[in-house]
Amino acid sequence: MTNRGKYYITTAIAYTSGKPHIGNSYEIVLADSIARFKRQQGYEVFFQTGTDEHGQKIEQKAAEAGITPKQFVDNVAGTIKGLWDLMDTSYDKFIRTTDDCHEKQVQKIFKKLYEQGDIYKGHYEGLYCTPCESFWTESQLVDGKCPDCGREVKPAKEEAYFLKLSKYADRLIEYINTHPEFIQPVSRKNEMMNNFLLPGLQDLCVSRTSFKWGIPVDFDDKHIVYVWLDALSNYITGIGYDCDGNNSDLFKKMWPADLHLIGKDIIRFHTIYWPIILMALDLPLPKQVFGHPWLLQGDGKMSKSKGNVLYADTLVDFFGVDAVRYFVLHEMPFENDGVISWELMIERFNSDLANVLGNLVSRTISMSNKYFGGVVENTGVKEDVDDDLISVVTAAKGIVENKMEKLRVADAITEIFNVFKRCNKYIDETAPWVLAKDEAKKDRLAQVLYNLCEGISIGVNLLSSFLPSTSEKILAQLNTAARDFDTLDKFGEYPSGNKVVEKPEILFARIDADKFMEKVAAFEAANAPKEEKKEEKAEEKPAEYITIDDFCKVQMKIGKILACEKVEESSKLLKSTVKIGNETRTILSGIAKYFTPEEMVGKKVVVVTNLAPRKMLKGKYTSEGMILAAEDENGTLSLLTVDGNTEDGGSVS
RNA sequence: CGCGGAGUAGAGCAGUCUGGUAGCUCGUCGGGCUCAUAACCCGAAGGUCGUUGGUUCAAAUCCGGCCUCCGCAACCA
Repeated sequence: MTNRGKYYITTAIAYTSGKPHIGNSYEIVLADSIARFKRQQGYEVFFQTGTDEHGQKIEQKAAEAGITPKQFVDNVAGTIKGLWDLMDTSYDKFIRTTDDCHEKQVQKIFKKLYEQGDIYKGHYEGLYCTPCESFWTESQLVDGKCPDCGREVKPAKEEAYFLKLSKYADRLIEYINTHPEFIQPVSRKNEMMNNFLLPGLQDLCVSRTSFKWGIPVDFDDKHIVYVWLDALSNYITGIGYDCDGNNSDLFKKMWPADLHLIGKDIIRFHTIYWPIILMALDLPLPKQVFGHPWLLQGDGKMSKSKGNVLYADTLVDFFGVDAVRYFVLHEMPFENDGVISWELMIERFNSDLANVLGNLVSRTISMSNKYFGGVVENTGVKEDVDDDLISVVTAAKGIVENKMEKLRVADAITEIFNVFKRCNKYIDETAPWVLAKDEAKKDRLAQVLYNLCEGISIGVNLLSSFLPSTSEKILAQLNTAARDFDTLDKFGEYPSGNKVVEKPEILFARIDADKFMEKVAAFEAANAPKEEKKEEKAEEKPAEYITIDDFCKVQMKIGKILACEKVEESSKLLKSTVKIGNETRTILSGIAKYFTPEEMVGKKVVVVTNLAPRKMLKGKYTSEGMILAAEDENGTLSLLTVDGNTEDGGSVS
């Protein structure tokens, strides 16, 4: 195998605030396919992934769960690593930002940049809420007050450290202009240039004092290192960067990274802040940053409470690992967002995996057994029809390499499947069952089957980066081993006289869509409430009983809805005029998605009447109460109403 | 005018940077075949490329206005 040098690829590190859904999981599968493919081509690959574990959000979530932040992130990091392993990803290193050596290096980096003047101490200005210890911007305020507690905020300054971006901006612009391959896809490059670089960069705030869960600044322990300097550094600390100059051999070999694979939402950090940090550290810049689009859930109604958020492990239970990998990679869009849904998965599963690939293997192996007792022989009886098959099969390697070079993973897979489709066509062209009826054509029949086994072998070898275990299984059925990549454009390497397995194993059993969706529905019904209960339990403080007095504080009355209309400025709010005895009130409710204004009018509902009036939508409306409604696990909402003839104004207790 | 993305066949997408006969997969319909997982192969129908102006010999593609949809944000008392 040709040695082509090193290849260092990374994914973004996953934030440990919760379990990643399928949209998050596909980045690692994508990276894995690229890593495996590069290895197969003969690169010495280092593939790093991991978790980003600091920050205020994690501190809060841990507090809610009543555990330490470290315990919290240990749990989630375990879940994430488990998912990555489940997806059969071949990462070489799983870094956590709470790893000792990472934390130490980040502290050193911070100090070094401070000492050389790239980080300076300044002030962060904003509106401060003292009880909440939080800064807010003008636009975050609700009604001019703290959005958390509703109290007054005052303008305040807080000490903070800043990274000088302007100093390196020109160099970065120059670099981006002279390295057109640096930001991929190209459309993102223009976005960065026009929106951030050319208008001029503001210095980046790189420390916080408002929370504690982070890496302390070692020479000023009031401060902790804020997320980007911490998280981005993983790409160098993970392979043994040492700020004092004692870099590991791995670092010397692997840096600069060949590819940072990230979501399109964090391109700015990877193409502006990260390169500038590297320049300040006097390190070379990564060769390429690819901001992939997102995989969205097809049915826009996805929500946690409905239990229809798709997770990788759920999908694996239903389809198997390789099918999920196939789907995610095949739908992997290059520029625009892609869609995932049960229906689309079933479609791909049946038409590509079961029909085209699985069935091809199955029919080829059965025929070999039926006509030759499983022995496949290269008899050399060629015919013209073979030429096109051979040329399609042998050209595939080059085409796939070309697509992969451009990170067109979905297209590469399509090319591989074209090989299998060509094989299916070849069976029709040669009609082995006709040849089998003529004893004189036995050698030709053998050759046809040989050509098929060879075509499948080559296709499956190319497929191994994307569907590793399927590839392995098919090779086992053909009783042959994975082949040197460099030979995949040569036809005829499959060993003549080889004996394939007697009975082909069904690799992908066709799915009956209707029955399958029934199972899915059952699964969702069974899971939605369970998960919800768990969450609620976790959030409930132990033994939080209220007294009857507490209960009596809540005043509820029956109200009759006289009029109701949509609130123009909001997609969720309905504005109702409610008659409660001899007063009428205006109440806004976030139920526009569930009820039309017409449905509301005339209903007798339960209203909380002593809730403090609340200004909404920047003070334009005031809501004077709350209409009670019940929601079940399907997300269906119904209003609480009365059973008898109680007149409006009647009180509820 | 809060930010961003998108409108191409029934569905999911490519093509847009760099203008030149509108393409792929699935589905549908018709035919062929029987080795195979009711699978495979061939053929057909189906699109004024959201709308409207402009540039051009020529626009899905470049430029302007408008409409619609989707994320995020706001907001759900």
